[in-house]
Amino acid sequence: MSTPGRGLHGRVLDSLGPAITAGEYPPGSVLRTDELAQHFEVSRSVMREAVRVLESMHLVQSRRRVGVTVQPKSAWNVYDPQVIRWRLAGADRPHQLRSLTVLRSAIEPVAAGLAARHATAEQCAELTECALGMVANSRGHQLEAYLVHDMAFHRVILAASGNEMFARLGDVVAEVLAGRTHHEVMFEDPDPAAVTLHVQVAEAVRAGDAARAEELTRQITVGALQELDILAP
Amino acid sequence: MSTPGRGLHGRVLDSLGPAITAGEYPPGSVLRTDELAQHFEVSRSVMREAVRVLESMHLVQSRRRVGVTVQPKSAWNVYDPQVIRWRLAGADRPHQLRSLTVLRSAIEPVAAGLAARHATAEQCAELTECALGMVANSRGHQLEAYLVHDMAFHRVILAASGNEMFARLGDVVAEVLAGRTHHEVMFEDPDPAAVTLHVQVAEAVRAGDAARAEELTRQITVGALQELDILAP
DNA sequence: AGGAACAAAAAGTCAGACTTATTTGTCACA
DNA sequence: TGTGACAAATAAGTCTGACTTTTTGTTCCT
Repeated sequence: MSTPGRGLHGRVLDSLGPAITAGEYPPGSVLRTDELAQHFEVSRSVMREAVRVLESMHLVQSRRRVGVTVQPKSAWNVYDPQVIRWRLAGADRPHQLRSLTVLRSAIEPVAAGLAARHATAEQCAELTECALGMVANSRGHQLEAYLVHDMAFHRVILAASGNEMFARLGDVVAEVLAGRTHHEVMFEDPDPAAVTLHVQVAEAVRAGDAARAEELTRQITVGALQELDILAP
Repeated sequence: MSTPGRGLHGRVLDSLGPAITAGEYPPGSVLRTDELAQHFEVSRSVMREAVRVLESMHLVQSRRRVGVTVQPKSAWNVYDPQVIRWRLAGADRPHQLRSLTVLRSAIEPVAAGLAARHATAEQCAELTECALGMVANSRGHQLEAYLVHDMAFHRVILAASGNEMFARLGDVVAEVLAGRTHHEVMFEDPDPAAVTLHVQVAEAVRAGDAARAEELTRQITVGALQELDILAP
């Protein structure tokens, strides 16, 4: 999915990025470009490029006479897909997964409502196809095939919303879903009720029933929240 | 708010970033590092660092033997605050403003509901203070003072939600609100109904009434959507 | 026409010298 | 004793030039 090792500076990032997001260098830590360059066995030019990228993500700040300072988490660009991937791969994974699931619960219902208004015939067909694929693979431990259709379903919904910012969350949602299947407790077949909801959403979008599509999607995301024990007391 | 000219590469970015997001270089255009360096009168090293940053935002892609290719809008990191600022400053402003307002309409109600559960006493006090400040400046063309309290209000809500991804949207929402006052049609005093809603939200959050806080905030965001003529037919 | 060898182009990498801003420490003076 | 100015140290920032590597396009041979 990503682009591993697109140059030397990319490899440095693949190593340094996860280390910072994992809290290996606590906020306020000061690094020096020269030392980093030696440590990673690259030239200063390459190291500087890597630092610039980290700086654009607000993971670090580079100041003259001081060095490269690790920024507190509150400054990070937490929407940067790269940062999200680094956090999902590290110790911060559970926390990141919860944040993203709450984000989903806010975005997806609204996106589904918009999709009901704006989806093209082609997108509706794609959606129905995905839902059918989920049904077909919902029993008999075919989790991987189910996941593929589940990811595609949510990606189509977000794209069909017509809002570029929603559409851009397709990758993120896909990674959350994949994470749930691969890393979290997901040994059994998916909840039949959830599968039904997806089919109904596809139908509501096709029918142009925005309110219904939104409400049904809200039920799906509530289910996702409950899986992580995030709910109103 | 931002950091203008934090080095030579920063100035190059301030010039090249807006140009790309404004569509001045159409997707697929190929730039060459050396030519860019000459054009901006900087060394190749500086130019390379700037390109690396643009690449991390997925505005361009750098490939050997080909050059620096401008990416299609669908690839951009549209959540990067820097990219948002560049787009808001350029020709894409109206479109960007609509996208962000839709995003707000999805996020803020959920954030308010969470704030009702998680807000600290201090945050409740801050919220009430902001609401009162809005009331106090809601009449007599005190738009600037009103704006300050409005921005603070929404920032506190997002922060009090306890979700880091919501909290990170504080800056974005503030820029949308500021844009509405400064650039859009906003000559009259704010809508009294909207002011009342803010006061009621502050009260609902203090009372811990999540459902009410969510519903009231939804009404606020619906108002924002209507201002831009984004509504269900 | 198909494929292999070759040449050109542009990014990528490195090393070294030099510049500049910022901090810190020192010393004299009030 | 405190304070202000000045000097030194430091680490990032910048520039240049030489070299490497990958990719692409062309040409030539079968």
